[in-house]
Amino acid sequence: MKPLVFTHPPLQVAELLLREAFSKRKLIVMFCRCSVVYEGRSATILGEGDRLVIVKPDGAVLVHRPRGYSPVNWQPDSQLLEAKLEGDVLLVRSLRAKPRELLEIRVSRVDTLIVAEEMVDNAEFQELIDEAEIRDTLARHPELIEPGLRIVTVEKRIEGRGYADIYGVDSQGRHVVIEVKRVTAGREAVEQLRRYVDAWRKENPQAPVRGILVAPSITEPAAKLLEEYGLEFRKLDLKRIRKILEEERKGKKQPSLLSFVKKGGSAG
Amino acid sequence: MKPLVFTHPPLQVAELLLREAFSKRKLIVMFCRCSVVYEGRSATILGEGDRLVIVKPDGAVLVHRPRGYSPVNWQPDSQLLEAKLEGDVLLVRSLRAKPRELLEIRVSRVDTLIVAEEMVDNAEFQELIDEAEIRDTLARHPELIEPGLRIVTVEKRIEGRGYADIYGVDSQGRHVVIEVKRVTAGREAVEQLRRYVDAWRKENPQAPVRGILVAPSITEPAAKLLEEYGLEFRKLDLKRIRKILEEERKGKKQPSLLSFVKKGGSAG
DNA sequence: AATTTCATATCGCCG
DNA sequence: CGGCGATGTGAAATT
Repeated sequence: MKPLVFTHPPLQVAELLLREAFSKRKLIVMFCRCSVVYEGRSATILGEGDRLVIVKPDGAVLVHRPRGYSPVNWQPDSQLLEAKLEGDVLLVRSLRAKPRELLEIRVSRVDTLIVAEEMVDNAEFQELIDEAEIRDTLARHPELIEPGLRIVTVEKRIEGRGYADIYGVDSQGRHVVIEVKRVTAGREAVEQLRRYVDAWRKENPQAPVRGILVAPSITEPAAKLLEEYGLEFRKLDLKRIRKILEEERKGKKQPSLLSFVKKGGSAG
Repeated sequence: MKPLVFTHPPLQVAELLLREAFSKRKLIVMFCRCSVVYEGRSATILGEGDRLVIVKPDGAVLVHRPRGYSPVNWQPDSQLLEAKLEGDVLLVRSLRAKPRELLEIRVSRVDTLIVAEEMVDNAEFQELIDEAEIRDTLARHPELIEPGLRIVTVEKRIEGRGYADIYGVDSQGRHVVIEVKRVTAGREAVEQLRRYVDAWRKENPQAPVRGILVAPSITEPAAKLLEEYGLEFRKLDLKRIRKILEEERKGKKQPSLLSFVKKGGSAG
């Protein structure tokens, strides 16, 4: 990768560089003074200031202020990218089709313009533990939820209501709908579970059904709501899940995290 | 703003530059080849590739791949920033205290390192329309929801159940609970409204109450659910809201969007 | 500090 | 493409 760096280019030069870079789909980083207008799902205006502007090969645009994680303005991707000199301002316009969103950056001064030539990045990104993995591990080890639980379906689609994480039958033959949360469960998780249990009841009016919310913890208001709805909470032991996953992975002889990183592993 | 640019600095030089920049709280942009490990709320690994790394004065860290809006790894802010040469790898470590999260970037090659000196950005960011604004506009113009509707409360707190956006009385004296959504309403919005209506019924068992969901559109399954619950949908005309807001603002002689931008307006 | 809610959420999956 | 749910969601407001 050899980024080309231009220091204090006149706006006319920047205009040409941006146009070239847009058409060749290069990644651009620009330190500049600018104001921004956004019009689309919302509408915002931002007065002049020093900003870090990033344009990616796929048309993603980010305008960053000096602080914070979030860009102040952005475009997740865009179909049209323009650079046009208008008097003493370089207008950078990004248009997204669906939803229709327009981002206009008015650049009054470019401090540094960097055009990255060929970024090579084919590495695999691995999420070592996410909700799907927790859910599948619980399904493989239902005794972690309660003894005698038999799993019937994982990620069960409930007509017109969404998806229940796990669906099974308990030791007494009662049906069980299970909602799994990776983090502290709030009121919304309770509502979600209730929705699934309600839907199940509607389709099976006679049969008894239990609803279990499985999470590392639950907020106090959510616990109250859960009780009100006659649903149950089971604490999720994340460490236990991680341990099981680790052992299962070891069994598969997959490289450990450390060896992977030290070798600078990549794939794709 | 005068960003300092270093091209292909040896890792030893980059180490010193980063340390200096971290301690002086400068904004840093680095094109480099690196791998990343994150450990905290989750755990992730990312193999080697060309990346764009940003470190902001407040300790925010962003690792961007060549595509997409979202950074592949990040730190919203961090309390500790380190750069340490370890053999042929420059280890950049970012630690966040609460929640405890560690981000480690292993840099094997620095292509370009930019240290921004003094970014001046005091401009005001204006959100011209958000949900609160829509809700308040509807409350000022209840006829947009239905004729004869009288507003009693805006943003009414419903004990242990969150907030109903608007609460009022219709032309026939029936109580009305209104939930406003800025975007397409899904099942969740329906459940939210139902929760508010249920809570209201519980406190007023006799009195009849209606529930109205106001949104630009509604998903088909959500519409079914709404009907099932005996609730109502009213289409929200966002353009109309914007127009009203614009006129009201004009009345207050606030500068228009265009004039604001042309003048390069700023504040703060 | 804990909890809730909003966001131009973004993103990926599945029908 | 629409609907749905997870996200290391982030960030603000409120209790």
